[in-house]
Amino acid sequence: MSRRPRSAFPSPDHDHRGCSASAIARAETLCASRKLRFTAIRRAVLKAVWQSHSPVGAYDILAKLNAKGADHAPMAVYRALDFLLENGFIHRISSQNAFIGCPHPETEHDSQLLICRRCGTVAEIDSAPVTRALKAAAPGFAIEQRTIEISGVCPHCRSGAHA
Amino acid sequence: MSRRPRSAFPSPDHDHRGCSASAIARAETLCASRKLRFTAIRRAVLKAVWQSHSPVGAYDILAKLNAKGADHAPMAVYRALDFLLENGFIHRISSQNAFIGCPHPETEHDSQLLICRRCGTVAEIDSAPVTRALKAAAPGFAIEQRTIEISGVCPHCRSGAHA
DNA sequence: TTGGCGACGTTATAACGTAACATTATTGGA
DNA sequence: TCCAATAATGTTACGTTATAACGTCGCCAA
Ligand SMILES: [Zn+2]
Ligand SMILES: [Zn+2]
Ligand SMILES: [Zn+2]
Ligand SMILES: [Zn+2]
Repeated sequence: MSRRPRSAFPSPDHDHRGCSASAIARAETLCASRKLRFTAIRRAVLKAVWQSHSPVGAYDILAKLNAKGADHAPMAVYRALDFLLENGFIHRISSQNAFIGCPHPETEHDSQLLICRRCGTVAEIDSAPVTRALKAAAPGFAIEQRTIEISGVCPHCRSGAHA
Repeated sequence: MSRRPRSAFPSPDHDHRGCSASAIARAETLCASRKLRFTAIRRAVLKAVWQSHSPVGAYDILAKLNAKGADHAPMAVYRALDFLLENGFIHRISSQNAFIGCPHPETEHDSQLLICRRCGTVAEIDSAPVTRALKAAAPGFAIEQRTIEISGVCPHCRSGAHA
């Protein structure tokens, strides 16, 4: 059994290298078990997405890759993003034309994204009550996909450092 | 007292000219009472958005305007859209880079958009339970804006005409 | 009547995303 | 092993969505 985190928001001063490294390690494992090819560019794009807990744009990723000496075209990045999206390793944030790493790609799940407008941090939650309420609010409508992106101010930004 | 509609989805064969005309008339009235300038291009863009209950893209609007002899640049359309968004006459559908008319701009409200992938019709609902569930699911997070876009198949497309 | 301001025009460009086709890599079977 | 099928990537070109910057026009109020 895993402990439930007090908040879905990572602390601003947590050691993020762990997040990134573990996300990539898990993707590696998952791809192996699912017979998916976790190629170099897919790994590099996933790593770029996980550079922080903030949304990252496709061209930011492209710039990051090419800054390291590569010379990729946008297509290469978009293809890798498509792979990562289809297999649940990342989520798209439509309201920002950007992408964020999924913290638990092992299982299919709904997600509601909480986006802090101050620090940019995104927290992913999966609230069954929200899903139920939506279903109840749309009688007769066969729900297939949900885009739920909530902007506001995260607990860390509310309590501390209101510079 | 107004009757509660059985469904938020307009019937496929309703008389839509009424929707469009009444939306524009209400915008006119509201702008007057709020001392907002409902200029010709703003009216034309609102009318283009209300051409149907499906999302309309900015460049579709531009094309529609220019097809009638005008010669507007994209900026003109985006500025009108900004005005209409800020004043609640339309909503943005982020997941489709498009816009939809708001059926009740008189009052501020939350909205959850139900989008039929078959016929393209969008229904706007405002479910208090959904809003409450979201708030409860994000303790400590100060919600400011919600982007809730649900795709699926609407009641009309489910029941009839599965050609 | 004129100054301030909001709206609009105009030009250019940034930012985001995809089509189409060639080439290379991987894999599994003959 | 070698081949054929398939998956992934490279490459070029283009389509779509959105904004920056600055000039002009017109309204209204001091
Ligand atoms: Zn982290
Ligand atoms: Zn924050
Ligand atoms: Zn209608
Ligand atoms: Zn429908």
